Amino acid sequence: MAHGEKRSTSIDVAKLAQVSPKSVSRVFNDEPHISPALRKKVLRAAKELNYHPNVLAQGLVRRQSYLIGLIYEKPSPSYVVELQRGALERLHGERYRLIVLPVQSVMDRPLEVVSLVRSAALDGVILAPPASDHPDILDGLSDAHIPFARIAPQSWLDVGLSTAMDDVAAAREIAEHVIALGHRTIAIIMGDPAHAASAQRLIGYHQAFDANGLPPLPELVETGDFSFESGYEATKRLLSRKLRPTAILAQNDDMAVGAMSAARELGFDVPADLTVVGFDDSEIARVVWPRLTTIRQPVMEMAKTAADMLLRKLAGEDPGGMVIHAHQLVDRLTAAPPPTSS
Amino acid sequence: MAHGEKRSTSIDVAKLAQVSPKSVSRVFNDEPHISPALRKKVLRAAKELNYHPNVLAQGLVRRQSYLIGLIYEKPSPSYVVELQRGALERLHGERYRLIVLPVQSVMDRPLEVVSLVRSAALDGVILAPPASDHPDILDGLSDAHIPFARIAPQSWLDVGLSTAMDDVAAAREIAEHVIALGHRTIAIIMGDPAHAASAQRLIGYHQAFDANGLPPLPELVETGDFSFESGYEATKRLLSRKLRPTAILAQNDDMAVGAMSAARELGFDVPADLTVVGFDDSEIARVVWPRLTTIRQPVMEMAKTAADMLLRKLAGEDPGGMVIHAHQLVDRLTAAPPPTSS
DNA sequence: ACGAAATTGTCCTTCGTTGTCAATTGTGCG
DNA sequence: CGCACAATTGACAACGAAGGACAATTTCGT
Repeated sequence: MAHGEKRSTSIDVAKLAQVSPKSVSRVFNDEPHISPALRKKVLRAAKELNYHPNVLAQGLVRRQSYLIGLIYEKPSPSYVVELQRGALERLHGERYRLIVLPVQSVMDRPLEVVSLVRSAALDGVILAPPASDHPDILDGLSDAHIPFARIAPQSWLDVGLSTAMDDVAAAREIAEHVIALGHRTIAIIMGDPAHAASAQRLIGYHQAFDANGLPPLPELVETGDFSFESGYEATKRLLSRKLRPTAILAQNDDMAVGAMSAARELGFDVPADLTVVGFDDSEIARVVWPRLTTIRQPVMEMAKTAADMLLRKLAGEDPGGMVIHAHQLVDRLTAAPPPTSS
Repeated sequence: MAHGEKRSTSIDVAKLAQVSPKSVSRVFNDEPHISPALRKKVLRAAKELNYHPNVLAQGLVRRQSYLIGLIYEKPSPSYVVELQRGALERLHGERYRLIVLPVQSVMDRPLEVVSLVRSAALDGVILAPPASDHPDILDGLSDAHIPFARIAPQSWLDVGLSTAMDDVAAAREIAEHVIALGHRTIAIIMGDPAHAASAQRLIGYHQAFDANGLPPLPELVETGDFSFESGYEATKRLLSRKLRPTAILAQNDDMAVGAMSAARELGFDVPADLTVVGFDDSEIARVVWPRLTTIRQPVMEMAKTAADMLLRKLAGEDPGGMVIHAHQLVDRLTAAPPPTSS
């Protein structure tokens, strides 16, 4: 293994092994009808030269890049991590590699996203919200014949592959849980309006309110953007209202944790004085103290399934259209009965 | 914009624009001596056909893939996020794309990493710890003439490009801070021993102990692996010792937060009963309550600089060998004087 | 209008690998 | 022993774009 070796090609290997280049190709692609002798010769030569097939050349002739893109727009860090974990887990051991493509603003320039994907020659794309719900992007990718798997889409459910969960039901469940504890004055911190899931979850909350004869309280609905800071700010505002909530439903965990920080800073104990629940069950929910009561959204599984469907599709199989993953209420330590006030 | 358009080539564009293929190439590569008229014709035809140069073909002839790899091994989620953010920030607007390559175990099979990089045809690699300190990997990449930038390396500092911080000084500083508050019985939670930084930080802590006439307390040193859980477990053990520490120095934030959870669960208030400080100042440090006192390790900046050096190197410039980034003590809410005991 | 410079076109290679099809070798069996 | 047929290998042209070397054609300054 000399220092400074040059990159070697299949032709070099062929020459050294005294066989045709085509044979090298055949060996490396595990084609049938290869004599063990040939295989051994080629492999030995390849090892000697430290040969690796050139993916670019392979890609050119096969019209494949073996690259999968993951598109997301400034989501909460914990969410991206889960997404990547899921996708990578499925991709592990495969030839495909994951390219991360955070995009500035999906809503403003959707076609840029399509252009990005095309110019990167991706074989397939995993779309996280809100890109997974943008019609122009879906159309653009369809037109370009680029397979895509959508994470948690809310509309156009028949387009492309998708993995989803029932946001409405999940939101209803956690709201029911809070109501069952005795809360009546319940505030809501919405996520980024650009994400269709935000509206869905609100619907779920309201269903629970309805079912229990609680009127919606528009003045206790604040809008955030799924970030810690937005949850923090929203909570500061909420807790200074004359009508003070005894519970806060945050549409994701980061905002819920922001709510906890704000509450603490204002001298409220969680959960004794204020119940806070989140949504997602991302890493952060298990890590804060007290541990956050939330809805487990199987982001990792969804990403994994998305990658799986994409791979199957790329392999020519029919992965079906949509897989629904189950959510689950995770009751930890931040939900308690309201303080027995005045 | 018809549905189901086929992929178009430079030849198609040339035909439509009534120019030579060579002109198309010239326009797309911004070569000099091109009349605005030609440029416009070509661009219009390209747009009409929705043409994107085939990166694979370009890469093949130019011997470049425009792909940069980011290699890391199961680090704390917050760390990866910062890494990616930094690298992506620098890469934004460039032709280069980021491929994420989490690897199982760098220590066990370093050559696999090299092989991985070679077979993916990466133009350059960013190595996070502990891969950034593994001689076999450095050698392998050097042999293959693949440029690499190392994040926070501790040894072989003259090899390749690197961005670093002074771990020893930083650790010393935060230990000094804790000691200055009056603590004398100070526990340490080490990070993953596979990371060279762990040993460095320990040295820093001990320097501070020395300088203040405190003996090292080997029985109060626990070893974790940079994960929340390991910090949690280590703290459970530490707080049940007969010699109970009044402060815990954790070698990263995740473990520090784990320590806070454990302490809380055992009925200790942070910081009233127990001081906990971390290292890194990752997202989580700002998000927990009380906000964590820690050392700001400029991970994002380091990653950004690493990407920058790599790009400069790939552009043929000489980016120098190493850039040191400044750290900073971030005193928030988890460090306080020890309880006035007995 | 004349030489120089700017612009565009032609043509042929190269990049490294695979697909196609033809050529060769080997095998079972009547 | 020889044939039909399968297994094995080789030859050669793609794949899509870029680069070099020139030739052909403007365009411009004076």
